[in-house]
Amino acid sequence: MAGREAEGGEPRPRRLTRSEAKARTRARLLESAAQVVARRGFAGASLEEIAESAGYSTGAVYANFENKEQLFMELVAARRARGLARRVELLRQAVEEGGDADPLQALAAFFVEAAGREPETAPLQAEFWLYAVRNPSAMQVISASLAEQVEAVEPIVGRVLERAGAAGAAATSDVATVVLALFQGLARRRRIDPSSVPDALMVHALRWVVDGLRAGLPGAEAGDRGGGGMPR
Amino acid sequence: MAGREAEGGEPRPRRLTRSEAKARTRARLLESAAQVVARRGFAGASLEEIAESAGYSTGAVYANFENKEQLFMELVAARRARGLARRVELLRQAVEEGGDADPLQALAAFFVEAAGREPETAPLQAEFWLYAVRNPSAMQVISASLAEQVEAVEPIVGRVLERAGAAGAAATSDVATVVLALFQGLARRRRIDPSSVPDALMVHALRWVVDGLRAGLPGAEAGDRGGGGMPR
DNA sequence: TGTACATCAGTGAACGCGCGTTCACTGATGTAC
DNA sequence: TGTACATCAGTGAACGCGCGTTCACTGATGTAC
Repeated sequence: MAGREAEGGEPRPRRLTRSEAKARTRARLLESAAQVVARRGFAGASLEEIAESAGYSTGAVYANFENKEQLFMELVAARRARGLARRVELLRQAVEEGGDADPLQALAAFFVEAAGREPETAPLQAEFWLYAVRNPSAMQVISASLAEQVEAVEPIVGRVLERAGAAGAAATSDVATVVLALFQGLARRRRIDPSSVPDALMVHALRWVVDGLRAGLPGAEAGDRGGGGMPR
Repeated sequence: MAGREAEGGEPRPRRLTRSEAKARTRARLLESAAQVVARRGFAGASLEEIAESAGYSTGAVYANFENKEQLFMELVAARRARGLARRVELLRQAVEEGGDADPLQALAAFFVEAAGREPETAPLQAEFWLYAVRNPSAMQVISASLAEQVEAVEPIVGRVLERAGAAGAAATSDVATVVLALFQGLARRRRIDPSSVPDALMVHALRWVVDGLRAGLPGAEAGDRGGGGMPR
């Protein structure tokens, strides 16, 4: 596996310092661990498979982590905010740049596409959840990770509510929590039986929530459903 | 573990036939497997622990199942409709017998209470989901199980929609799918961080959906939110 | 710049434990007469 | 009802494999002079 980065686009793959090389190894092991754990689960993932698929021998794991359990804890922590900012920015663009298009549809489409693009994320999340349920000491990390997700999505949800004329109907953090729970619940079902959760249903579910929020506003009236969306 | 049923209320624990005894053993092993798998996961659950906590030796597993994997498949199948009818009847009563009380609140309260009463159900469901994602051959069984859940809840959801004046706004099966996904998503979050999903939020989420459905009805007007619910 | 030594990331073989699976055996249940 | 034999659910020890962990070793990187 030598010369791995010779193929890269980098013009001059400057020799790495020891600590840089070690950090790179750590990162590779963690990335590999994410793949293997998604495929086999925490208990089913062997350190040999993780190390080998990252291009190392098992011993490398112990040069970088105390043991299997700590590797997993690091994995959770590493995945915690990994790319969250970038993905949220993509989401913001999808929702915002649609112009007159229905932001709810953009939101739903984004989640569906993200789930398709990173099929290992959902199993990983499920593994993390189970790990937290079984290891209360890990609960705090997982909990923080979920809270971060909600926080990150919150402003976008707030913006969508504004555009739909439902701003102020409820705390955006509550709405974000509900929308995420809804999408994750539907995505799980969809993964097992895609036909039971068509794209349209995900959009409908969102629209029901948003419409319901608007209906709860003090001066709520029928009509004017905002956002220039398509007919139901 | 002899004389296990001597303590029971049964006046005369008539001697069992061989096949009855075997069926009882199977059932006990499956029940024990459910507990152990919920606690340790599929890969982490050892046949010895399963057998022992059911009061048998490991060999008993092989007298009743082909191997570990088939035990798990049977477990999924056994849990499939286990008590579903009974629980749905309880749910129907909770929603229906509240009289003038808010049916949405009854619905939410029921789910919360059920989750508290059977804390191993959620981890089991997560294990089943992961198992299906990793073993496409098992997907059909899990898929059927989920579909049954939706079907079972559907009439109750339909009734709730009627009482809330939102009947006919969408297919009840779609609404049931969404409501279940919503509850499961929120329940998962709650399990990790209870404070992030207070009881009230579960009720609110439901109300938003129902209000939104009503708002989508042809002659939708503001006001008259039906069901005599409490103020928001 | 060059040399000698120290450090240490990663190797890969070895160890031992736990677990799934097998199997000869037991004793209770079932059957034939 | 009673007796002799067959069946078979469950036992529990044994086997062997896979996996987590350890450790002596290697060779590249870093440091002192």
